[in-house]
This record gives sequence, structure tokens and C-alpha cells, in this order.
Amino acid sequence: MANLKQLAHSLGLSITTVSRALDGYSDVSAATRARVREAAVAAGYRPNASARRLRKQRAELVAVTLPSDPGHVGPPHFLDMLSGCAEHLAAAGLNLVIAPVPRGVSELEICQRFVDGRRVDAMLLVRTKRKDERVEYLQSRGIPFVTNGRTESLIPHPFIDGDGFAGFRAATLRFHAAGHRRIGHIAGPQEYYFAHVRRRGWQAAMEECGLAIDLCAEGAPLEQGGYLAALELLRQPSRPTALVCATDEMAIGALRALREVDGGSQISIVGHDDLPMGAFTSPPLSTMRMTGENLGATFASLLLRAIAGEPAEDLQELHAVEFVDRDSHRRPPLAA
Amino acid sequence: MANLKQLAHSLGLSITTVSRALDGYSDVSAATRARVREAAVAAGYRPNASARRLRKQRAELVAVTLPSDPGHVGPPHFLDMLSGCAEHLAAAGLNLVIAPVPRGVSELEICQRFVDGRRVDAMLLVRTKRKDERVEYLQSRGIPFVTNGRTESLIPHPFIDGDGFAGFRAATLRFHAAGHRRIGHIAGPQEYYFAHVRRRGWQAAMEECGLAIDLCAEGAPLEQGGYLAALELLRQPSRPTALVCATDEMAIGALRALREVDGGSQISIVGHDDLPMGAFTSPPLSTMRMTGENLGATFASLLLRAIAGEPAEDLQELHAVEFVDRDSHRRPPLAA
DNA sequence: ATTGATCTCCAAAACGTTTTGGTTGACTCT
DNA sequence: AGAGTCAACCAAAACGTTTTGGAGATCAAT
Repeated sequence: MANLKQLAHSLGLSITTVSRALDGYSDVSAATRARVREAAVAAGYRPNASARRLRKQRAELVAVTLPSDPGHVGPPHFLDMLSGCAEHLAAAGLNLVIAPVPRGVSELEICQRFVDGRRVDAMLLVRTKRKDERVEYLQSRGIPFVTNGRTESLIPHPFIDGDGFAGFRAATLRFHAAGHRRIGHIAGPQEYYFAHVRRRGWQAAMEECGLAIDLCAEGAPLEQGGYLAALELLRQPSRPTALVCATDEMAIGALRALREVDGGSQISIVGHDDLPMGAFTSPPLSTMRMTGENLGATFASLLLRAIAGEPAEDLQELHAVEFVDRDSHRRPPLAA
Repeated sequence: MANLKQLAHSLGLSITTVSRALDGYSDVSAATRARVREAAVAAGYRPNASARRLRKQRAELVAVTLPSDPGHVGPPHFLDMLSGCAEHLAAAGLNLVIAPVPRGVSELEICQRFVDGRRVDAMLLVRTKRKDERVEYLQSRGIPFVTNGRTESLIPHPFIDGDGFAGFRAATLRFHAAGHRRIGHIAGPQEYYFAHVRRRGWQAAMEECGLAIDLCAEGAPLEQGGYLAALELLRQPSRPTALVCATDEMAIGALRALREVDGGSQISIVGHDDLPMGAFTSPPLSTMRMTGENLGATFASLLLRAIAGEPAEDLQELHAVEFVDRDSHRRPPLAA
């Protein structure tokens, strides 16, 4: 409740000494230090955050911009990631603030508001686009940041990402090895890096196998988007026998399309993200996931290292993608 | 980039005048005001947030505590709500910070850290418990706050909540009217208010109909919890013919249990929350939802009014619950 | 007894704003 | 001419920390 001045007065000490005692400096005697600390807890003293921030010229805050378009912020377990990240940042004295992007305002403006108002020490970027104006701005400002997902920026920046290209290529090759020849792709919006690179992985595998890359439909990265895209592919004269979907949510939408058109799922399908929900769909959804423990913690740790000044090149983590085999990918290739 | 002092110097004015010009006070001439504002945008001036906060004794921040237990934070679309809330708070100059609760730390401690360190002006509480220590603490501190979900606190506090009792009672009565007699309930953890009140709604309806209330199983508010709880009910000698589930996620888990035990869903089922995913399950999940537009905005608006000093009694919103009928509730009562 | 270390402690400045309580000069009214 | 009003500006204080640059003891060594 009290402030430093009151605490110092009640102890008969100077503000300086109390402050330094609490911070553990060696130029205050052990006895005094103990006495001060005891009084501090007794009084329930907590330093005023604004005052410290002003003096230390650090905001002790990190912002993450969230596009307000529902579904465009990220997969459903995304909040768990943010929460884990915030937890690790908090251990370093940083709090995570949400920077929503209202409709009609650019993400860039939001970044500027936070950075130029010195409201934050660093930023977290999610759902990166191939050409991401936020990245360019933050690089020009020299503000530390980490992105979840890569970009096509020429200047390297810290990121953490899954190797979507390799994952989708492998998934496609696996379908090919299982005998599938008409392998479709349900793609996410191509301005997003993750969606683009996943499509490229599928495409590369198709070309390696000498197959046509015409079975591709794009939609919003949500159930509805996957549903509509799948319907589109199922209208083709030569239907796919297998579907590689950019996200689990899209795959779940596609599953419904298959049920409606097919009367049951005769088509193999695989998604990406390993949503918990996937284990409970019908059939249980086979999927992929980025390897590595606790994405949020890694994200936080990269950011702390970026703040500490480590060069961007040392702060780029590209994680392999692993299969989570359940049942939806096991349909025979001749079914459709 | 610059600060007030530099800006004032470059204009040949005092800091006071520049500050007041920017804030639109009437004691600076229109001409000067225009000149100052022009110079400010030219210099890209933004007031230093820490300095203003210190001086104004307001943190300009609001925190929302997030239990780090995955699945215990809230339904998947929860982040959308937070994002919408943050957006409306931002319009009032408040930013939303995430206060994760690390394992082994109580939510109370987190509240204290934020409140006593004057890091926030107000708090948002989600997933309230029947006896919620956070509520008691904040009330004792006199800090404005709003909860998403009611509590059993004796002192009234601002909240926004759906009428789970009425909703679950109505759902159960509807099953009864459709001829069901063995209506089970898949309950969430009873320390949560929402889970408790939903069970009571089911129970009240059962008693009104003169039915036994033995078909009730409790689990974590996730797919897996619903799955396990449903299996438990299906092991009973006298199986339920209809299932009222505390959340959509639990209902989706229960759907899988029905598929496994039943070989298909012969049992009616209804959930709560209206997850987008529910439209894509097999069968499409019938559910309930709190009425009202844009929960996040309402949440924010209640908080702003609480900060403005409106009494708690005027800030309690209990919204009716409406059915979202898809298909899963239409199974005939004799099926099991 | 002086010098130099060493140990404790502290006054004051600084961080960048907002706000208080003025001052100055021009103008109006009697 | 003097009193009063008003418009336009500003110096200084305040918010609560952290940090700089000492100051005053105490003690050991000369």
C-alpha cells in the first residue's frame, strides 16, 4: 500500500537505502537489509510500476497483435500458447498485452501506437503474411520482436515455425505411396506464409510424382472454409481420393462435405495442427503437428534473447512436423 | 520520437503550453494550438505512456487472469471474446494484459501482484468459481472488476452471465416432452459456477418430472472429460436415451463415446456454447447459446461503467439462453 | 597522527508528463 | 485613471522510482 517515502520514513532511513536494500545491493548492511525487507512485506509494499518504468525507461510490457477477424487469429488452442508464453515472460518481469486490431485499422497502425508511444519493449507477431508490413516496420524501428511463422522479408528476423513445406510434401508422398493418384489440397489464404508454404509442399510432391496440380481449392482457415473448398473439389469430374488440408479446422469442415456428398468418408484426409478435437471427429482425424515442447515457452524465450540483443540469425527455429496418425488417412485409394 | 521538452523548445513555447495545446485546453489560442498540433504530428510525437501513467496515477491497463490449466481457461472461441473486449477497452484508452497463472501459484497471488503493484486500474475475471477468492480479494480492495460468470459471493458484484439454470432446465424438459425418461447429465467440475448451475437446471427439471437424478457423471470441461463421463453413463444398467452436456466440447467427446459403444448415435444429445465446430460434427451438434450480441463488447462496457463508479447492482447482466437446433437432439426416446 | 580503504548510508537529480497557481498585458467599464 | 475582466502563456511542483556521486564513520597500516 505504502510507497518508498513512507516506508523509509517509518524505518528512519533514506529512500535511497530502502530502495537499494530491497534490490539487494551490497552497499547496505545485512542487518539493515533484513530489517527493510521485513518492513516491506509487513507493509505489503510493492514498487509502483509506472514510476519504475519511467525511471528505467522500460515499459516491462510486450504486445501481441491480434487480427480481430474471427478465425484469422489462429487455431483454437492458440490462447493456450499465448498463456504459456505470457507465463514465461512474466517470470522475466514482462507482461503480455493484447493488441487487437479493430476493423478498418491496419495492423501497422496498432504496432506504431504501441511502439512509438513506448508502451512496449518488444512485440510478438502471429499469423504472419508472406509480405508482412508489421515486420518491415519493426525492423525499421529496431524494436525486438519474434514472429510465429516466417515471412518473405529479405532481412532476417527471429521466428519460430513448423516446416510446413516438408510436412505437406511428406503427407502427399505418403498418399502417393499408398496408391493414391488424385490427391487434392485444401489451401488456406495464400497471403499467409503458413498457408502458402503448405500448398507449395503439396505441389512439390505432386510434381515429383508427375501428377497434375489441379485439385486445389482455397478457403478461409475455418471449418466453413474447408467445407466449401471440399465441396468444390468434389464437384470436379475426376474426384480426389485423398485430401491434404491446410488446417485441422478446414479438415473437419471437409469431413462434413465428404459425409454429405459421399454418404460416408470414402476419401482419405489429413489435417494440420493436432487440435484436441481431432481425436473426437468421425472418423478420428489424422493430422500433423510441429515437434517440440511447449511452443509458448519457446516463443517467450526467443523474445527474451532478442531483447538481450542476440542476432536474428541465431533466433530462427524451424521445427520438423510429425504425423499424428489416427484414422482418417487410411481410406483405400480407389474409393472415390 | 521526441518528448515534450524538445517539442516545446523547437516551438519556442513552454512545456505547459504545448501539453495543454495537445490536450485541447481553451487557455491556449487557436492559432498556437494548430501550430503545436502540426509540429507534433510532424515530429511523430507520442506522449510517453509511463510518464503519463505516473502523473495521472492510472495504469491505463486492465488484466484478465487466465488459469494455465489447458481447457480450464474457457471454450475455444474465448480468445475472440477477449479480443473483442480488448478492442473496446482500447477505444477508452485501456489496454488488456493477460495475467497467466503459473502452476503452483494461486490466482489470488496473481491478482495481488497486479493490483497492489498498481499495474492495473481494473480486472476481468473469467471462469468464476462458486466461491471465488479473487472476487473476495478485489472487493476488499475496492478495485473495479467484472466477472464473466456469477459467483456465490454475498456482496453483489458486476457480472455478465448466461442463464444456465433456465437453459438446462428447458433442454431437459424438452427431452421429457419428446418422450425421454432416462435423461442423463454430463457435468463439468462443480466448483465452477457455470457447471454447477447447469447441473442444477437439469436436476430441477428432472425433479419436476418426477424422474430420478442418478444419471449424472462429472468430468473435465473438455472432449476427453465428456468422453469419459459418457462412457460411465453408458455402463449403467439402465442407459440414458438423452444426454444434456455442460459444454459443447464435452458433448463432442460424448458423441465419440456413443459412436464407440452404440455403433452410431442412437442417443439424443445437446451441448452448450455453440462452438462453430458443432455444425461440423456427426451428427451436427444441437446446442445452446447465451443471447446477446458481441459478448466481448458488453464485457468491456460493463467494466468501463464499473470504473466510472456505477454501483454493482446496475452492472449485472443475466442473459437468456437460446437453443441452436441442429440434429443431435432428435433421436427417438426408445433407441437405447 | 596521518593516510588510505572499506563500509554504510544519503541528498539530489533524473525519467516525461499533467496540473496548480500564478503573471503579463490588453481591453472594458465606470 | 483606476478597477476589473479576460486571453494567453508559463514556472514549478508533483507523481514514485532508480541511480549518481558523494559524505561520514571506522579501521588498519604507516
